[in-house]
Amino acid sequence: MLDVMPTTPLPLLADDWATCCTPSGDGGLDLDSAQRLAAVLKVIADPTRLRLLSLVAAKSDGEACICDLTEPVALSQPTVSHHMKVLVDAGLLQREQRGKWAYYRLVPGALDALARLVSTVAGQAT
Amino acid sequence: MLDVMPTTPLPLLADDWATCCTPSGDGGLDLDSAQRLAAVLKVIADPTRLRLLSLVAAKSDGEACICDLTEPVALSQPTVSHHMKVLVDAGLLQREQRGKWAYYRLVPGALDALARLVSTVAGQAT
DNA sequence: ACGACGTATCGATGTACGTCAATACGTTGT
DNA sequence: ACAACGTATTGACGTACATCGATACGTCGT
Repeated sequence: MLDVMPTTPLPLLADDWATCCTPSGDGGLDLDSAQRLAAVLKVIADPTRLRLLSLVAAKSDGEACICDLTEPVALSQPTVSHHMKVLVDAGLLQREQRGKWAYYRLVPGALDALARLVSTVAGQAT
Repeated sequence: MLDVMPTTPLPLLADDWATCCTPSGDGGLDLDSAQRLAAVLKVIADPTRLRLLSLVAAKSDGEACICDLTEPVALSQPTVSHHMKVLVDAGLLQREQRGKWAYYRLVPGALDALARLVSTVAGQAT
């Protein structure tokens, strides 16, 4: 995509996201903001990961382990594990190891914060 | 990504988006909804397209032609034209030809609708 | 009609990434 | 200690796509 990949590991909801979507001189998003927002959006721009997110959210206690997810999405365990790691790295899921199971749950407010950023892209600039 | 690409040309804000994000039996998004939402998200999951959107929005009269955009994003004219077509096909931009210029403006409410869908992914299911 | 100019399309190229099989890691039992 | 089991990592493969140069298309002057 670009010659330089952002070294920032895209931690959504981190402090520096507050100053994320500031327009540059011409009124558009500056390159850094655009790259970071695009990186997080790319994480959820995948059918499998969207389904994994909603599956975790739909669980009665709000958490799920890998074994709960492989069958609904009909993918191999390594693939599901990979996707979950991507979601965790993006700050959308949190992982908790209990015994030999790894439980995943939504990071509260993360998806809403992302949605808010999306609608801000077209927001009024100075 | 998947063996079958959705044949739907992803027209955001079309009527059938109303029934988009209905959970399937297990509570997660059904495959079709996930694919369609992911396809639209993939459109904005790109730094260049995010900047193009915000550049159009930041214009004083809310519209811009290709020639206004190539210099701010520092990309070739064919590339910018390609991105604008993708955004139009996704239902995020509308194109109007006036003379030899093509003017692009935001489709009102499109980005907000998309943002709403994002926050709905983790919404409570039955 | 013709040249100039803005825009769109085409073909090619390099990179990103979703997926799997195979395997390694860590924890819980016996 | 060892076997079983859930999970994570690695390596490989195929596809999707962002970008460019070259070129075609439309519109406005003269």
